[in-house]
Formats: sequence, C-alpha cells, structure tokens
Amino acid sequence: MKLTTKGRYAVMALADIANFNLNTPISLRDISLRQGISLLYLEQIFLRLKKNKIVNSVRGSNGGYVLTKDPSKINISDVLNAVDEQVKTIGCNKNSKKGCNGKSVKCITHNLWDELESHINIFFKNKNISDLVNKNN
Amino acid sequence: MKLTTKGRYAVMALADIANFNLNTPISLRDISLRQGISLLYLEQIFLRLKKNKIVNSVRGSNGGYVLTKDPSKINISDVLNAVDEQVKTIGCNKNSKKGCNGKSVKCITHNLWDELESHINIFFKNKNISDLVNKNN
DNA sequence: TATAAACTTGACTAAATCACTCGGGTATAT
DNA sequence: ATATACCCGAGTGATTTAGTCAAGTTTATA
Repeated sequence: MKLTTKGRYAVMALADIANFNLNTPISLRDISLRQGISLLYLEQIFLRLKKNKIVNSVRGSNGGYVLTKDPSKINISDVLNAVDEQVKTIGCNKNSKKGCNGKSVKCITHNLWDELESHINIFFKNKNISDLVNKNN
Repeated sequence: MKLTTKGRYAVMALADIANFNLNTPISLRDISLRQGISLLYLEQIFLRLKKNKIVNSVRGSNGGYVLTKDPSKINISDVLNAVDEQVKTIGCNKNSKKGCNGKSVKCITHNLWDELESHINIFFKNKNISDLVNKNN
C-alpha cells in the first residue's frame, strides 16, 4: 500500500501556496523550484486541481494559481479526490451484488478492508492544508 | 493507495484455515478452491508465511499447513509484514538525516504521511485473524 | 513399493501502473 | 513584440503486480 506522488505532490504544492499566504498568484515554476517537483508534472496535477475548483488560475505573465478558499477549508480528502488518488484497499467493490474474487458472496476479509478504508478516509477528512502550514512553522 | 492481492490473499487464506479450526493440516488446493485464489500463487505466499513462522507445513500426502498459534494471536500486521506488504505512505524515509525529494529537510507534508502510516499500523495491530472468522459466522 | 498428493524453490512473463516528458497550443503583463 | 505562464492530449521508459512454469522433494496409503 502506497500513496503515489500525484497525491503527495498535490498536497505539497497547495501547502506551498498556503504558506506564502498572499493574494498574488503563485507560479508553478516557483513551486517546482521550492519543492523539487517537475514543472511539467505539476502542470498536469494543477489542471485537475483547477477542474475540481480547489485553485483558480491567472494566465499570462505574472500569472499562477491561487487557492479558491481558506486553507483551513481545504481538506486532504478533497485534494486526493481531485487528482484521482483513490484510497482503495480492496479490489472487490463495495456495493455490488456480486462478491469478491468472482464468487457470489463477500470474501471473508471484505469487512476488514472496508473498515480500514473508512479509517483512512476519516483521517483525510479531518486534516486540512492549514494544518500542514502551521505545523511547519 | 492500494493493498495488493498478496497481502489480501494471505489474510484470506489464514482466515480460511482458522475457520476450519481442526488440528489436521489444510492443503493449499482446498484453500485455492474455496477462496478462488491461484494455487501456484498461494504456494508463493505460504512460503513467506512459513519463513515468518505464521504457519507450519506438513509435507506429503494429506499434508498442508497449520497455524503456529491461536488465530487470536495472529494480527494482520504480522501477516502483511510476512508477505512484504509494506504500508508505506511516503517515499522519503522516516529516520534518515537526508530529507525528502532530494532536499536537505523534511518536506512540508512529511508529518502528515507519517501520522497516517501510524494510524494504519495501529489498525492492523489491533485486528487479528480470529476477528475475521467470528465476524463471518 | 509404486504412486499420487502435497509442499519447495527459483526463474520467468504479460499486463498494468507510475512518474514523468513532449509538443504543441492560448492568454496577458510589460 | 515578446517573454512568462497557464492549457491539454498523447506518449514512454521503468517498475510493479499477479501471477505461471519447470523441476524438484517428502510422505501417506493402496
């Protein structure tokens, strides 16, 4: 079980923006340099963040990205969902009538992974970007 | 973030054995049929479970595997470690002096993933094989 | 004692996913 | 004008996953 860089970078980048808590947009170039993340990869990530209304963009020279809301209102759950980082502990799907492993019933461990998934999701819902920024000062 | 089948199957198979709570060894062939897991893949998994003393093997005809201890004494953590299913939420390593992303300090999100990792590990430590079996009856 | 059931082990592989990069855009401040 | 910065689809090498294959050894039992 591993979080991919996509989700990790998304959270890092947003924390980076929140850290510089200005009204002026922050360019991906700056974030890339400060956080050591590939610029082109960041662009990919921010497209999704924008589509999901976590950031707004300002085009052109001196452009960049701004958070759409207060960092304390952006929880990690939102961010991970935006970049398609799914917390999926199991292959068998939660609500289908058909069970796991091609069998007709839920596998013996189904509830375990389900429970874990809930735990993780609750953790992510209760953490927001502002938590990260404060912790690092 | 996703658990791989290796860890999932390991837990499933052990729960299967625990379910039949006999003193006679249970063959992988039976587990394979009941749980719908490839026999050859199960063999791979059980080699590791044996090396980590979670099961004992009985060779030859009528052979199979038995749990080394009571199901309630085998927690999920032990099982996942045995099959090398690591709960790693981050790439940057926990205790090294060098930081994440090739930088010299911890990345801004480091503590977050660290905390998550602890959460998950605690969850796995507090669940054991016997929990699964009882829950399914 | 032959034989089949079952564990043992290392090597191999197709498919999927990851972590990016490439190559083109378009918008805007100076 | 031109440089800066966002926008967007497609491609790609490396790694991981989820197994399979081949070739054993061990032991119960007919």
